[in-house]
Amino acid sequence: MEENKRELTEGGEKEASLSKNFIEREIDRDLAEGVYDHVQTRFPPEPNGYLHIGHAKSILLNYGLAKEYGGKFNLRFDDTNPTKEKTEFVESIIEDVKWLGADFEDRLYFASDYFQIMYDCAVRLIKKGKAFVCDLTADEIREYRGDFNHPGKESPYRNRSVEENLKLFEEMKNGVYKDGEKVLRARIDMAAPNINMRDPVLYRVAHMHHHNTGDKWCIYPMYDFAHPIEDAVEHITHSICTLEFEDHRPLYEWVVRECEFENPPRQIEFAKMYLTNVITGKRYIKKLVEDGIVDGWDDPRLVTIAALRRRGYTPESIRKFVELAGVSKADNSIDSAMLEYCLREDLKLKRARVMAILDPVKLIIDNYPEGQMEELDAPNNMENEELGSRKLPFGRELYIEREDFMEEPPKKYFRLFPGNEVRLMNAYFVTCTGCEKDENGRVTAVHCTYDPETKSGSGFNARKVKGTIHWVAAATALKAECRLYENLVDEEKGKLNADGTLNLNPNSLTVLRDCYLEPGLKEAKPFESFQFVRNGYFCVDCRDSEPGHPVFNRIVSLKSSFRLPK
RNA sequence: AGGGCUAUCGCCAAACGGUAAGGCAACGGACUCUGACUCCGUCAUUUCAAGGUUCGAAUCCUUGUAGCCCUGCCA
Repeated sequence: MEENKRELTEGGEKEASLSKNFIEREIDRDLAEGVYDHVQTRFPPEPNGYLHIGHAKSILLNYGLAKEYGGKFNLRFDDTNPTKEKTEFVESIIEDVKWLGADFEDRLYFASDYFQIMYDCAVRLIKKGKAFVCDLTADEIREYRGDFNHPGKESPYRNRSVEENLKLFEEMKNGVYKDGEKVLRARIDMAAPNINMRDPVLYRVAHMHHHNTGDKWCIYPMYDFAHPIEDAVEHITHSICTLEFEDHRPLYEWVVRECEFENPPRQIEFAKMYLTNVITGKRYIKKLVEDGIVDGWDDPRLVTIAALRRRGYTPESIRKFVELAGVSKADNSIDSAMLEYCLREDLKLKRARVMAILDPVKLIIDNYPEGQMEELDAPNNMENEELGSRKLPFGRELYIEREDFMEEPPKKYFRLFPGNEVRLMNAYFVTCTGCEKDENGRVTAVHCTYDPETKSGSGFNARKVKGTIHWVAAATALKAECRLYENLVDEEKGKLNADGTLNLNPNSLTVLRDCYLEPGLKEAKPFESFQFVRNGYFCVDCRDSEPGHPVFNRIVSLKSSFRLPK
């Protein structure tokens, strides 16, 4: 029982004992049986798009296993199809993997660097009579393949001599044939119940410039042939991939066996992670970007790694999330609330808690001397003294949240209403005396009086108040823009419309341009984040902020059990 | 002539024949200079279903049911 548990230490503060997942158990067994004497993993993306939260799971799973077993983790671009790949994506992927903290050290590889080895493997297969050049067209190959209910037919080219195959394959390599004219196929079994084994294509002709190898090659290996070789060459032990490749495993094993690799890698499949209320499909995101509904692949409402980073998510919170989500072979859709929980949990003790008014209304303290200002001390984080304290300007006129005053409050409303006393956080008790309204009945200012005896830190405890509200001194407030987000889609309402388009939440973005923040926030730098007391965690937008004029993204709100009764 | 995989609380997920962990969410309550945090409590007599084996079954067997993946010269 004990050896079936592992100790997880999180910054030394928390110790949890978690059960091992099924992959760890497989690895334990392999190690115990001497199948392998080390662990080597890899993350093998095709550079054809941006990484998202789902990829983070794969990255952190592979990296985490290597680390746990004292092994190594590689980043390898699976760039075997030049029609879909771009260097732009290799750069963004490297950045994202590094940001997540999956350290591949100097082990950054490209499948395309192994093209010669793959070619040599193909030649070897031909010599063993295990591969042949086929002249069938793509359509014919499909017809010959049969279907779920019928075995396939053998290609008429299946029994070409080794010599002829060798010659033809070399000609393919030398550019003698046009795209689609010939392919190299494995010679396995056209009657196999697993369609992947029905003489799968190993190489295709594609006269195309490759981002890494340029025009050196005009034939490119298929995934099923290339991937096992890439893994074997890098001495990967456990080749971890997602469930849809389960049917490919026999072919993976066929390739490493027929190519006669020693200590061949093993493929293990796990279920992809899905999240509720988010969009991960490339087609959908692309459309949102093109239609200008989001402002790029890093729009904070998206869950690409770039978007999460811009929004203010930390690598630690994502690591925690992936760890909490677990690994299994069952289809899953994790509640987004768990991701939010991980962010709050990570930032709770690490960030300063400051005051910011998102929807301001003026609060005038009638008995506070006109023109007078004072400085108050405020701790940056009541639960973490190491974060120190700051000085807060305080004066006669402040801004408070509009929702913190009600002329006619419902029951259990603890905030300002005529006659009620509340605490101004880090300052004094104030008692509401009334309000001013415009011709439409909209409150334009709230009036109150303060009690000088009740200053924070004075030790005053002669009476208590039920409510504490936050504020910012009007005279010195920093005006700033804050952006609040909601999910782009809501699964309860249906993610898709009848016509297959996304059923978008019209309120996914709220831009507040008249927010008043503590003046100290003026110099906040891109990616810096804070807790805005009672409002949530906010992060300086890295795109739209300017020096001295930060724009804040709300990463996540704080939880709240407060509901205004109807 | 079909093959592969998966079903344990609203959402994840442990348990590997010895009598259903844990987390998120939710709901009570205490505390509170954040209606936050923290704390305390509640939350699967039952593991897709029905049979069987066993002293004992979520775990083994049988038969069903449901969901996912597979017929690219994509990965």
